[in-house]
Amino acid sequence: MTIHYKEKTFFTGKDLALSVIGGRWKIAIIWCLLQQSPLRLSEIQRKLPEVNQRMLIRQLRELEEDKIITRSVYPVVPPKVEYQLSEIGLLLEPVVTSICDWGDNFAEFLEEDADKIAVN
Amino acid sequence: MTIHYKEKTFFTGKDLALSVIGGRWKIAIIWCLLQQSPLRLSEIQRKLPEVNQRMLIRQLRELEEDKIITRSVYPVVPPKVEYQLSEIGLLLEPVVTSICDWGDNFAEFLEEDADKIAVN
DNA sequence: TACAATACTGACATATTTGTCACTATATGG
DNA sequence: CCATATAGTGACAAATATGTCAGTATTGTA
Repeated sequence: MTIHYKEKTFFTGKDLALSVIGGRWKIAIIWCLLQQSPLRLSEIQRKLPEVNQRMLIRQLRELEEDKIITRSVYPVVPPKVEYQLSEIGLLLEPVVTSICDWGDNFAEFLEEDADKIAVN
Repeated sequence: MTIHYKEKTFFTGKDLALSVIGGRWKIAIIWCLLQQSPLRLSEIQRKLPEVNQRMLIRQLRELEEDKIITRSVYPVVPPKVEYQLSEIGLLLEPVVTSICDWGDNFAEFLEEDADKIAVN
């Protein structure tokens, strides 16, 4: 398999996937949109207060370019823009879920580790 | 949930997970070790020729610090060091698998997209 | 006229990650 | 004595990612 995408060459689906979902906040954004959809920019901001707006918009733009999400603009005032996962974006659910699950597991593991040290 | 780890605070397992497996080559390394284990440094290098040695070692060190992999040194000459996934590391299998699967899917999607344009 | 709400963009600074180059150690075989 | 193989390390450069600040547009309402 060889895919040329955005001036780069990928030899595996894995590498291609990572190039697309690897951004600092992308999994978080996708996670939000899996829970509720569509969402307006201001709503995503409220759900992810750690991300500054500029960064959030950049990540959204990249996801849109990569066709992971769609962006719908409503010509009203004040402006209204809605984001939602595309068909291929929705298929990221197992990725997000498995990451969340493993992370919870790892958190437990760290706590047990800390307990062991505390007991000694 | 609040976890303090490596001078940082995490509020979700997802964020914790991403901080640990987010490195440029970490998923690739874990993928290698899921396929075959244990592996020596030189073997991983052969499987991942795009990664330079310095970088590979750094990512291995971090994975070791995070207890995702174990490192066994054999006091022989020339030196022999073996890496393998820990128990918690092995649990990353669903993460790696789902990323690979989605990536393959996305690659197909991109090809179909390209075809559509070619047909028009 | 000024302000509010929403969804941005541009220029730039800073931080973090990644890559490169040169270097070390060791015992064996030639 | 020299080269070889393996598994590194240190110092630094470069690239990339992320964050900050200020500014734009729209139009209904006070």
